[in-house]
Amino acid sequence: MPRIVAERTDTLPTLAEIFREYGYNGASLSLISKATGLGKGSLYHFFPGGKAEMATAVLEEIEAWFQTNIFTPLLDTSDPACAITEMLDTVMAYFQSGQRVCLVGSLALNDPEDRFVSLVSRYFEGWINTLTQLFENAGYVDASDLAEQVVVEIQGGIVLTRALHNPALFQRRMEKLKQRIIALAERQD
Amino acid sequence: MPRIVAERTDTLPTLAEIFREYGYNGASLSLISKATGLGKGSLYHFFPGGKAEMATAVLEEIEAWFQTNIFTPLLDTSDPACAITEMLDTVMAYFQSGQRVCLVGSLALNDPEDRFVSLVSRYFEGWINTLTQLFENAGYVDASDLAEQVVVEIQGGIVLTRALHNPALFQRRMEKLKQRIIALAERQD
DNA sequence: TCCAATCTGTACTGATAAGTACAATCAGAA
DNA sequence: TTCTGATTGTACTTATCAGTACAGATTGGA
Repeated sequence: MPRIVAERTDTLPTLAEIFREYGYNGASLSLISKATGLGKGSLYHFFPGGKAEMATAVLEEIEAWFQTNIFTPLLDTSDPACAITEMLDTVMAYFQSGQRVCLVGSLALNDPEDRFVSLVSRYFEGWINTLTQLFENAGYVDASDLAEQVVVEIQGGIVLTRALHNPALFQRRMEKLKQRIIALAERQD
Repeated sequence: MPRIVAERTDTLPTLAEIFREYGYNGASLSLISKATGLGKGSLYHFFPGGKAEMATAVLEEIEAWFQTNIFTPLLDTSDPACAITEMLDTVMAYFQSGQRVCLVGSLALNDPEDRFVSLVSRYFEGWINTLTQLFENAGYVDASDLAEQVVVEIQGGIVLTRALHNPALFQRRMEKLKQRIIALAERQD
């Protein structure tokens, strides 16, 4: 029997896409098996805990990705306008202008049996805290408030873009958000 | 066999709560049967189309409720600050400060087989269009943009509040939103 | 070459899913 | 009262679910 994947890590992107597309409950093992090309034997070999463990692994990978590609760069730059612009560009690409569901947000709305509470809250806390630090460094008043606002608009933008099938909406929201933050910066000077 | 409900309308609030709590896929018929106190016989008698018809009926009732309690009052008042304040109060009560999931938003993120696209988009279009009209009447610039922004913040607020189990977040967002809109109004004069 | 650990497919279990069939029961009209 | 149509519970079918068991295949090292 030929080997298909070397490590379970290789399956995580596919798993993530399935969970995003069908939701946690809608993602059945047969669907997962079809999408990954792995039989049940392999799936349970890599994830003895079944679907819950798959979702946990996916969430952890997502958090790591955000840590590397979103959070860390935010604090690298000294110019907040530049940092925010860069972040929103990455965010737009990652969520495909809101057409791609945020799995963490989706699990926030519907977490079966509260399995993923801690991972979900850690993700959003991390994001908000990093943004807060950025805004504090830049001398903004109400830094944490603004940080909260940014994440709210991203999540809300995804919901509305999905609802209206209108990626332009997401792009428009992100653009306006950027302008508002930059305008606030100028007022600080 | 005793009669339990007079009309299928009576079951809609319970059905709505189930779908909100467990999501469309997570709401099994046995769960629905338990929550409503109706056996399968009754459920299929009222909703021959099964779960999909239940969800459709719920969505239609939600839309009607918003039409009456949110959209119509928005255009009744001439003062936009007053109208927005009233709306946000109703919204906060309805979504229980973000602790209660927006079923339409939840279906926007995960619509199994795109069953509810038209209902979902109609709901959000109605909301945005009404707000746009309000802002236009009040002489705001970028009325439709502001309308979009309001709905985005409500949906995003729900996601984050659910994620962080922090209803204060939702209340804070709504309060800031209100202030921002009122500030914009004053700038128009 | 051969062996042990890793990987994989198939076949199975028991539970639960949606949906159907139907007889029993009810309420209200005649 | 009696009848009719609306309502309800139970039992059933069929499909799919998650999860287990296990034998066969593969790989890389000894």
